[in-house]
Amino acid sequence: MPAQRPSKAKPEIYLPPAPEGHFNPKVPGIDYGVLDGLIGYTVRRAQIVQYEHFVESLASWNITPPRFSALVIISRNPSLKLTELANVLGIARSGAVALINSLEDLGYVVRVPSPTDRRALGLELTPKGEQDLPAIIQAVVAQDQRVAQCLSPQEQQQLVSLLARVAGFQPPQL
Amino acid sequence: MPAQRPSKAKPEIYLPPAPEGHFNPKVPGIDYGVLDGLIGYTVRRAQIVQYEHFVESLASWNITPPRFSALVIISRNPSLKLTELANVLGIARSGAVALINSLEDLGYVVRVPSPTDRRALGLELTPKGEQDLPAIIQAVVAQDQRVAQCLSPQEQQQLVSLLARVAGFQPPQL
DNA sequence: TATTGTTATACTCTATAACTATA
DNA sequence: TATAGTTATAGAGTATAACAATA
Repeated sequence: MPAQRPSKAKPEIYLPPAPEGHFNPKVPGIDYGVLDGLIGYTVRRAQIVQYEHFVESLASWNITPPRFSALVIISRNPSLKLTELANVLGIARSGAVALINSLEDLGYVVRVPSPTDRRALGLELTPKGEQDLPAIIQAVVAQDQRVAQCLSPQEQQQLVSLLARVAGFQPPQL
Repeated sequence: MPAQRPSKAKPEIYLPPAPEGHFNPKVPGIDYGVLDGLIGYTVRRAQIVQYEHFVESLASWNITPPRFSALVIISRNPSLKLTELANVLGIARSGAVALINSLEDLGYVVRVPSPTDRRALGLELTPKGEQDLPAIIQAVVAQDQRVAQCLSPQEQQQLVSLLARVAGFQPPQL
Protein backbone atom coordinates (compact mmCIF):
# COMPACT_ATOMS: atom_id res chain seq x y z
CA MET A 1 0.00 0.00 0.00
CA PRO A 2 1.25 3.49 -0.73
CA ALA A 3 2.23 5.56 2.27
CA GLN A 4 -0.84 6.79 4.06
CA ARG A 5 -1.48 10.42 4.55
CA PRO A 6 -2.13 11.43 8.14
CA SER A 7 -5.49 12.63 9.35
CA LYS A 8 -5.49 16.24 8.32
CA ALA A 9 -5.04 18.70 11.13
CA LYS A 10 -6.85 21.52 9.35
CA PRO A 11 -10.39 20.93 8.14
CA GLU A 12 -10.62 24.51 6.93
CA ILE A 13 -10.60 25.02 3.19
CA TYR A 14 -8.30 27.74 1.99
CA LEU A 15 -9.40 30.42 -0.40
CA PRO A 16 -7.04 33.19 -1.52
CA PRO A 17 -7.76 36.54 0.11
CA ALA A 18 -9.60 38.98 -2.10
CA PRO A 19 -7.33 41.98 -2.62
CA GLU A 20 -8.77 45.24 -1.32
CA GLY A 21 -8.75 46.87 -4.69
CA HIS A 22 -8.59 45.30 -8.10
CA PHE A 23 -5.46 45.12 -10.15
CA ASN A 24 -5.28 48.09 -12.46
CA PRO A 25 -3.68 46.90 -15.69
CA LYS A 26 -3.06 50.44 -16.88
CA VAL A 27 -2.37 53.02 -14.17
CA PRO A 28 -2.91 56.59 -15.42
CA GLY A 29 0.23 58.66 -15.66
CA ILE A 30 2.52 55.66 -15.78
CA ASP A 31 4.73 55.03 -18.78
CA TYR A 32 4.87 51.28 -19.40
CA GLY A 33 7.54 51.56 -22.06
CA VAL A 34 8.24 48.37 -23.94
CA LEU A 35 5.84 46.40 -21.74
CA ASP A 36 2.78 47.57 -23.66
CA GLY A 37 4.01 45.92 -26.82
CA LEU A 38 5.05 42.60 -25.34
CA ILE A 39 2.77 39.63 -25.89
CA GLY A 40 4.00 38.16 -22.62
CA TYR A 41 3.14 41.18 -20.50
CA THR A 42 -0.22 41.61 -22.16
CA VAL A 43 -1.05 37.97 -21.53
CA ARG A 44 0.01 38.36 -17.93
CA ARG A 45 -2.14 41.44 -17.38
CA ALA A 46 -5.20 39.70 -18.80
CA GLN A 47 -4.46 36.62 -16.72
CA ILE A 48 -4.37 38.59 -13.47
CA VAL A 49 -7.69 40.26 -14.26
CA GLN A 50 -9.20 36.91 -15.18
CA TYR A 51 -7.91 35.28 -12.03
CA GLU A 52 -9.35 37.95 -9.76
CA HIS A 53 -12.76 37.70 -11.41
CA PHE A 54 -12.67 33.93 -11.11
CA VAL A 55 -11.79 33.82 -7.43
CA GLU A 56 -14.45 36.37 -6.53
CA SER A 57 -17.17 34.73 -8.58
CA LEU A 58 -16.45 31.26 -7.22
CA ALA A 59 -15.71 32.26 -3.63
CA SER A 60 -18.99 30.86 -2.36
CA TRP A 61 -18.00 27.49 -3.81
CA ASN A 62 -14.50 27.61 -2.35
CA ILE A 63 -13.30 26.88 -5.85
CA THR A 64 -10.03 28.29 -7.19
CA PRO A 65 -8.83 28.02 -10.79
CA PRO A 66 -6.53 25.04 -10.10
CA ARG A 67 -9.30 23.24 -8.23
CA PHE A 68 -11.72 23.85 -11.07
CA SER A 69 -9.29 22.59 -13.68
CA ALA A 70 -8.66 19.47 -11.65
CA LEU A 71 -12.37 18.81 -11.16
CA VAL A 72 -13.09 19.10 -14.87
CA ILE A 73 -10.12 16.95 -15.87
CA ILE A 74 -11.06 14.29 -13.32
CA SER A 75 -14.69 14.25 -14.39
CA ARG A 76 -13.85 13.92 -18.08
CA ASN A 77 -11.09 11.34 -17.66
CA PRO A 78 -12.28 8.53 -15.40
CA SER A 79 -9.77 6.77 -13.17
CA LEU A 80 -7.09 9.34 -13.92
CA LYS A 81 -3.94 8.69 -11.93
CA LEU A 82 -2.51 11.39 -9.69
CA THR A 83 0.72 11.49 -11.66
CA GLU A 84 -1.23 12.01 -14.88
CA LEU A 85 -3.22 14.83 -13.34
CA ALA A 86 0.00 16.51 -12.19
CA ASN A 87 1.34 16.23 -15.72
CA VAL A 88 -1.79 17.71 -17.28
CA LEU A 89 -1.85 20.62 -14.86
CA GLY A 90 1.90 21.15 -15.15
CA ILE A 91 2.59 20.81 -11.43
CA ALA A 92 4.73 18.46 -9.35
CA ARG A 93 3.22 15.30 -7.91
CA SER A 94 3.58 16.72 -4.43
CA GLY A 95 1.49 19.69 -5.49
CA ALA A 96 -1.15 17.40 -6.93
CA VAL A 97 -1.36 15.60 -3.58
CA ALA A 98 -2.17 18.88 -1.84
CA LEU A 99 -4.66 19.80 -4.53
CA ILE A 100 -6.47 16.47 -4.26
CA ASN A 101 -6.45 16.79 -0.48
CA SER A 102 -8.33 20.08 -0.73
CA LEU A 103 -10.86 18.60 -3.15
CA GLU A 104 -11.28 15.64 -0.83
CA ASP A 105 -11.82 18.04 2.09
CA LEU A 106 -14.51 19.72 0.01
CA GLY A 107 -16.11 16.32 -0.50
CA TYR A 108 -15.78 16.42 -4.27
CA VAL A 109 -13.15 13.79 -5.01
CA VAL A 110 -12.19 10.36 -3.70
CA ARG A 111 -9.07 8.28 -4.17
CA VAL A 112 -10.06 4.85 -5.46
CA PRO A 113 -7.49 2.03 -5.43
CA SER A 114 -6.61 0.96 -8.94
CA PRO A 115 -7.67 -2.62 -9.68
CA THR A 116 -4.74 -3.17 -12.05
CA ASP A 117 -1.91 -1.44 -10.21
CA ARG A 118 -1.79 -1.66 -6.45
CA ARG A 119 0.59 1.30 -6.29
CA ALA A 120 -1.75 3.59 -8.13
CA LEU A 121 -5.10 5.11 -7.35
CA GLY A 122 -7.82 6.41 -9.59
CA LEU A 123 -9.34 9.81 -9.00
CA GLU A 124 -13.12 9.94 -9.10
CA LEU A 125 -15.82 12.46 -8.33
CA THR A 126 -17.98 11.74 -5.32
CA PRO A 127 -21.77 11.80 -5.73
CA LYS A 128 -21.64 15.29 -4.26
CA GLY A 129 -19.01 16.20 -6.81
CA GLU A 130 -21.12 14.83 -9.64
CA GLN A 131 -24.08 16.76 -8.32
CA ASP A 132 -22.38 20.12 -7.80
CA LEU A 133 -20.01 20.22 -10.78
CA PRO A 134 -22.63 21.29 -13.35
CA ALA A 135 -23.54 24.33 -11.28
CA ILE A 136 -19.87 25.12 -10.72
CA ILE A 137 -19.19 24.87 -14.44
CA GLN A 138 -22.15 27.10 -15.12
CA ALA A 139 -20.82 29.70 -12.68
CA VAL A 140 -17.36 29.56 -14.26
CA VAL A 141 -18.71 29.85 -17.80
CA ALA A 142 -20.86 32.77 -16.72
CA GLN A 143 -17.95 34.69 -15.21
CA ASP A 144 -15.80 33.85 -18.22
CA GLN A 145 -18.46 35.30 -20.47
CA ARG A 146 -18.79 38.35 -18.24
CA VAL A 147 -15.12 39.12 -18.66
CA ALA A 148 -15.26 38.41 -22.38
CA GLN A 149 -18.50 40.19 -23.12
CA CYS A 150 -16.58 43.17 -24.46
CA LEU A 151 -15.67 40.96 -27.40
CA SER A 152 -17.99 39.68 -30.09
CA PRO A 153 -18.39 35.89 -30.29
CA GLN A 154 -16.19 35.93 -33.36
CA GLU A 155 -13.51 37.92 -31.57
CA GLN A 156 -13.66 35.58 -28.61
CA GLN A 157 -13.09 32.61 -30.86
CA GLN A 158 -10.27 34.43 -32.54
CA LEU A 159 -8.65 35.19 -29.19
CA VAL A 160 -8.83 31.55 -28.13
CA SER A 161 -7.33 30.53 -31.44
CA LEU A 162 -4.48 33.04 -31.30
CA LEU A 163 -3.64 32.13 -27.70
CA ALA A 164 -3.68 28.44 -28.50
CA ARG A 165 -1.17 28.98 -31.29
CA VAL A 166 1.05 31.05 -29.01
CA ALA A 167 0.89 28.29 -26.41
CA GLY A 168 1.96 25.87 -29.08
CA PHE A 169 -1.01 23.65 -29.74
CA GLN A 170 -3.74 23.32 -32.28
CA PRO A 171 -6.71 25.55 -31.47
CA PRO A 172 -9.81 23.61 -30.44
CA GLN A 173 -12.50 23.08 -33.04
CA LEU A 174 -15.59 24.92 -31.88
CA MET B 1 14.23 58.28 8.43
CA PRO B 2 12.25 55.19 7.42
CA ALA B 3 13.09 52.02 9.27
CA GLN B 4 16.33 50.60 8.04
CA ARG B 5 16.49 47.18 6.56
CA PRO B 6 19.13 44.94 8.08
CA SER B 7 22.22 43.86 6.23
CA LYS B 8 21.00 41.02 4.10
CA ALA B 9 22.06 37.60 5.27
CA LYS B 10 21.78 36.03 1.85
CA PRO B 11 23.77 37.59 -0.97
CA GLU B 12 22.57 34.90 -3.38
CA ILE B 13 20.07 35.97 -6.00
CA TYR B 14 17.12 33.69 -6.35
CA LEU B 15 16.01 32.37 -9.70
CA PRO B 16 13.07 29.99 -10.05
CA PRO B 17 14.17 26.41 -10.77
CA ALA B 18 13.80 25.34 -14.37
CA PRO B 19 11.25 22.54 -14.49
CA GLU B 20 12.57 19.26 -15.84
CA GLY B 21 10.14 19.19 -18.71
CA HIS B 22 8.07 21.92 -20.22
CA PHE B 23 4.43 22.42 -19.50
CA ASN B 24 2.35 20.63 -22.08
CA PRO B 25 -0.75 22.76 -22.67
CA LYS B 26 -2.54 19.92 -24.47
CA VAL B 27 -1.70 16.41 -23.30
CA PRO B 28 -2.67 13.77 -25.90
CA GLY B 29 -5.50 11.51 -24.87
CA ILE B 30 -6.82 13.92 -22.27
CA ASP B 31 -10.31 15.34 -22.56
CA TYR B 32 -10.22 18.95 -21.37
CA GLY B 33 -13.98 19.34 -21.51
CA VAL B 34 -15.20 22.86 -20.99
CA LEU B 35 -11.68 24.14 -20.32
CA ASP B 36 -10.81 24.32 -24.01
CA GLY B 37 -13.50 26.90 -24.62
CA LEU B 38 -12.81 29.15 -21.66
CA ILE B 39 -11.00 32.40 -22.29
CA GLY B 40 -9.59 32.21 -18.78
CA TYR B 41 -8.04 28.77 -19.15
CA THR B 42 -6.66 29.58 -22.57
CA VAL B 43 -5.06 32.74 -21.24
CA ARG B 44 -3.62 30.77 -18.35
CA ARG B 45 -2.12 28.12 -20.63
CA ALA B 46 -0.46 30.73 -22.80
CA GLN B 47 0.79 32.56 -19.74
CA ILE B 48 2.50 29.46 -18.35
CA VAL B 49 4.24 28.79 -21.66
CA GLN B 50 5.29 32.43 -21.89
CA TYR B 51 6.61 32.44 -18.35
CA GLU B 52 8.72 29.33 -18.86
CA HIS B 53 10.26 30.75 -22.03
CA PHE B 54 10.99 34.01 -20.27
CA VAL B 55 12.69 32.51 -17.25
CA GLU B 56 14.85 30.24 -19.40
CA SER B 57 15.85 32.97 -21.82
CA LEU B 58 16.72 35.45 -19.08
CA ALA B 59 18.31 32.98 -16.66
CA SER B 60 21.82 34.26 -17.39
CA TRP B 61 20.67 37.74 -16.36
CA ASN B 62 18.96 36.50 -13.19
CA ILE B 63 15.91 38.37 -14.42
CA THR B 64 12.38 37.14 -13.77
CA PRO B 65 9.21 38.64 -15.25
CA PRO B 66 8.40 40.70 -12.13
CA ARG B 67 11.96 41.99 -11.96
CA PHE B 68 11.85 42.95 -15.60
CA SER B 69 8.55 44.76 -15.26
CA ALA B 70 9.87 46.67 -12.27
CA LEU B 71 13.07 47.64 -14.08
CA VAL B 72 11.18 48.99 -17.07
CA ILE B 73 8.65 50.86 -14.95
CA ILE B 74 11.41 52.38 -12.83
CA SER B 75 13.43 53.42 -15.84
CA ARG B 76 10.49 55.07 -17.57
CA ASN B 77 9.10 56.80 -14.49
CA PRO B 78 11.88 58.62 -12.66
CA SER B 79 11.70 58.93 -8.89
CA LEU B 80 8.81 56.49 -8.68
CA LYS B 81 7.83 55.77 -5.11
CA LEU B 82 7.80 52.23 -3.80
CA THR B 83 4.09 52.40 -3.05
CA GLU B 84 3.38 53.52 -6.61
CA LEU B 85 5.43 50.67 -8.01
CA ALA B 86 3.49 48.21 -5.88
CA ASN B 87 0.26 49.65 -7.20
CA VAL B 88 1.37 49.43 -10.82
CA LEU B 89 2.52 45.84 -10.46
CA GLY B 90 -0.55 44.89 -8.45
CA ILE B 91 1.37 43.61 -5.44
CA ALA B 92 1.47 44.58 -1.77
CA ARG B 93 4.05 47.08 -0.52
CA SER B 94 5.80 44.33 1.39
CA GLY B 95 6.20 42.41 -1.83
CA ALA B 96 7.60 45.46 -3.53
CA VAL B 97 10.19 45.77 -0.78
CA ALA B 98 11.41 42.24 -1.46
CA LEU B 99 11.40 42.89 -5.19
CA ILE B 100 13.45 46.06 -4.84
CA ASN B 101 15.82 44.26 -2.49
CA SER B 102 16.54 41.67 -5.18
CA LEU B 103 17.11 44.38 -7.79
CA GLU B 104 19.40 46.16 -5.35
CA ASP B 105 21.30 42.92 -4.77
CA LEU B 106 21.70 42.65 -8.52
CA GLY B 107 23.11 46.17 -8.52
CA TYR B 108 20.44 47.54 -10.82
CA VAL B 109 18.41 49.81 -8.54
CA VAL B 110 19.04 52.23 -5.71
CA ARG B 111 16.75 53.82 -3.18
CA VAL B 112 17.20 57.58 -3.28
CA PRO B 113 15.77 59.71 -0.47
CA SER B 114 13.02 61.96 -1.74
CA PRO B 115 13.94 65.65 -1.49
CA THR B 116 10.33 66.67 -0.87
CA ASP B 117 9.13 63.92 1.48
CA ARG B 118 11.51 62.55 4.04
CA ARG B 119 9.35 59.47 4.50
CA ALA B 120 9.49 58.52 0.86
CA LEU B 121 12.24 57.35 -1.41
CA GLY B 122 12.60 57.48 -5.15
CA LEU B 123 13.59 54.42 -7.10
CA GLU B 124 16.35 54.93 -9.65
CA LEU B 125 18.47 52.78 -11.87
CA THR B 126 22.16 52.55 -11.02
CA PRO B 127 24.71 53.25 -13.73
CA LYS B 128 25.01 49.48 -14.09
CA GLY B 129 21.24 49.29 -14.43
CA GLU B 130 21.23 51.99 -17.10
CA GLN B 131 24.00 50.17 -18.88
CA ASP B 132 22.54 46.67 -18.81
CA LEU B 133 18.85 47.42 -19.28
CA PRO B 134 18.99 47.88 -23.07
CA ALA B 135 20.52 44.45 -23.52
CA ILE B 136 18.01 42.93 -21.12
CA ILE B 137 15.15 44.56 -23.01
CA GLN B 138 16.58 43.27 -26.25
CA ALA B 139 16.73 39.73 -24.84
CA VAL B 140 13.15 39.96 -23.59
CA VAL B 141 11.85 41.32 -26.88
CA ALA B 142 13.70 38.58 -28.73
CA GLN B 143 12.18 35.81 -26.64
CA ASP B 144 8.77 37.44 -26.89
CA GLN B 145 9.09 37.43 -30.64
CA ARG B 146 10.29 33.84 -30.63
CA VAL B 147 7.16 32.74 -28.83
CA ALA B 148 4.97 34.89 -31.07
CA GLN B 149 6.67 34.09 -34.35
CA CYS B 150 3.88 31.64 -35.19
CA LEU B 151 1.66 34.69 -35.65
CA SER B 152 1.87 37.29 -38.39
CA PRO B 153 2.64 40.83 -37.26
CA GLN B 154 -0.99 41.69 -37.86
CA GLU B 155 -2.16 38.76 -35.78
CA GLN B 156 0.21 39.72 -32.99
CA GLN B 157 -1.19 43.21 -32.92
CA GLN B 158 -4.68 41.80 -32.93
CA LEU B 159 -3.85 39.52 -30.01
CA VAL B 160 -2.47 42.41 -27.99
CA SER B 161 -5.57 44.43 -28.76
CA LEU B 162 -8.01 41.66 -27.84
CA LEU B 163 -6.17 40.90 -24.60
CA ALA B 164 -6.10 44.57 -23.66
CA ARG B 165 -9.85 44.80 -24.08
CA VAL B 166 -10.38 41.67 -22.00
CA ALA B 167 -8.15 43.14 -19.30
CA GLY B 168 -10.32 46.23 -19.39
CA PHE B 169 -8.18 48.95 -20.81
CA GLN B 170 -7.68 50.70 -24.11
CA PRO B 171 -5.27 48.84 -26.38
CA PRO B 172 -1.99 50.67 -26.91
CA GLN B 173 -1.55 52.64 -30.12
CA LEU B 174 1.21 50.95 -32.07
C1' DT C 1 15.65 -0.87 -11.36
C1' DA C 2 11.59 2.11 -12.28
C1' DT C 3 7.23 4.02 -10.87
C1' DT C 4 3.28 5.58 -7.55
C1' DG C 5 1.81 8.21 -3.95
C1' DT C 6 3.39 10.44 0.05
C1' DT C 7 6.06 13.20 3.18
C1' DA C 8 9.76 16.42 4.44
C1' DT C 9 12.08 20.41 3.36
C1' DA C 10 13.13 24.75 1.30
C1' DC C 11 12.10 28.52 -1.24
C1' DT C 12 9.26 32.33 -3.48
C1' DC C 13 5.17 34.72 -3.52
C1' DT C 14 1.23 36.55 -1.67
C1' DA C 15 -1.25 38.95 2.01
C1' DT C 16 -2.27 41.34 6.63
C1' DA C 17 -0.79 43.64 10.65
C1' DA C 18 2.17 46.23 13.40
C1' DC C 19 5.96 49.33 13.76
C1' DT C 20 8.96 53.81 12.97
C1' DA C 21 9.45 58.04 10.93
C1' DT C 22 7.34 61.71 8.81
C1' DA C 23 3.44 64.42 6.88
C1' DT D 1 -4.71 61.19 11.96
C1' DA D 2 -2.77 59.52 7.65
C1' DT D 3 1.00 57.94 4.84
C1' DA D 4 5.81 55.73 3.42
C1' DG D 5 8.75 52.14 4.00
C1' DT D 6 9.91 48.21 6.71
C1' DT D 7 9.50 43.99 9.26
C1' DA D 8 7.12 39.97 11.13
C1' DT D 9 4.14 36.41 10.35
C1' DA D 10 1.30 33.17 8.09
C1' DG D 11 -0.61 31.19 4.20
C1' DA D 12 -0.49 28.89 -0.56
C1' DG D 13 2.32 27.60 -4.25
C1' DT D 14 6.26 25.88 -6.42
C1' DA D 15 10.11 22.67 -6.44
C1' DT D 16 13.49 18.67 -5.14
C1' DA D 17 14.65 14.66 -2.56
C1' DA D 18 13.80 10.69 -0.06
C1' DC D 19 10.80 7.05 1.38
C1' DA D 20 7.63 2.60 1.22
C1' DA D 21 4.99 -0.24 -1.59
C1' DT D 22 4.58 -2.16 -5.88
C1' DA D 23 5.72 -3.04 -10.77
